[in-house]
Amino acid sequence: MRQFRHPAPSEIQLESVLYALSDPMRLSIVRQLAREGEATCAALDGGRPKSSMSHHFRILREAGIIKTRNSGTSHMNELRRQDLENVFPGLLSIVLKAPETEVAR
Amino acid sequence: MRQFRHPAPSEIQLESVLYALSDPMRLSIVRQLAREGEATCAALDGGRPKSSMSHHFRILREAGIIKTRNSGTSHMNELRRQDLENVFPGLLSIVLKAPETEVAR
DNA sequence: GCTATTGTTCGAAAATTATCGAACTATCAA
DNA sequence: TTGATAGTTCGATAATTTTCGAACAATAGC
Repeated sequence: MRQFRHPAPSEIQLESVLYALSDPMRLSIVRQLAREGEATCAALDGGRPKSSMSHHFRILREAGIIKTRNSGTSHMNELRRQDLENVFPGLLSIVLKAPETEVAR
Repeated sequence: MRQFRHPAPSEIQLESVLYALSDPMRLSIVRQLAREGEATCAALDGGRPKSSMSHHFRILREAGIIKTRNSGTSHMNELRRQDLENVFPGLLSIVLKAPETEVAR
């Protein structure tokens, strides 16, 4: 498909990161990526239409939390662990450590 | 006035905390409370009408981030540092450490 | 070329949140 | 009791987000 906008580390804003992580579905995506390293959008299916999922990926991407690259016809996503660690040290691991709450379906 | 609802530590949800902190005005309140220990609502004036500020205090209070108590005719607010530390260790200090961005007025 | 697969984008509708003025409540002080 | 102060609540409007279907774009394989 085409290239995505990924903010540079210096452009990553705390507010945007916190906001992106404050949604259960997006948090669920982040946790899954943390467990599995990387995954396509389809593999991260949240039981919702593709357009809805795409919206959430975009929020995460534009906040600087995930990196998306093309891989054939699909998109491979991974956490920007190092970038986040550099900008907000410890934040991601705290969020991942917090007990997971049910995600509504 | 009257008593406020403050969630017990076990009721504090990550999503709500992150959401509450994702707003510039609320983040500014939290930072100020961190610096000054405690403050009345008036002292935390964000240059907006009282009803708007009251709304933000409520979001912070119901997320479990601040504790509000009556003090004469005013309300004294303080961070629930220890409770937050117990529930999401490290989170608050990371947020406070992050460089402050302008709050629009 | 055609077809299937994977996601994005668009547009509209629904839901949530923010904003503010006005009315209200509670406390203190004179 | 009157007045002043501090902040909440209500109600309405505005702004932002979310949600989803439908149309679209890009790649892969036949």
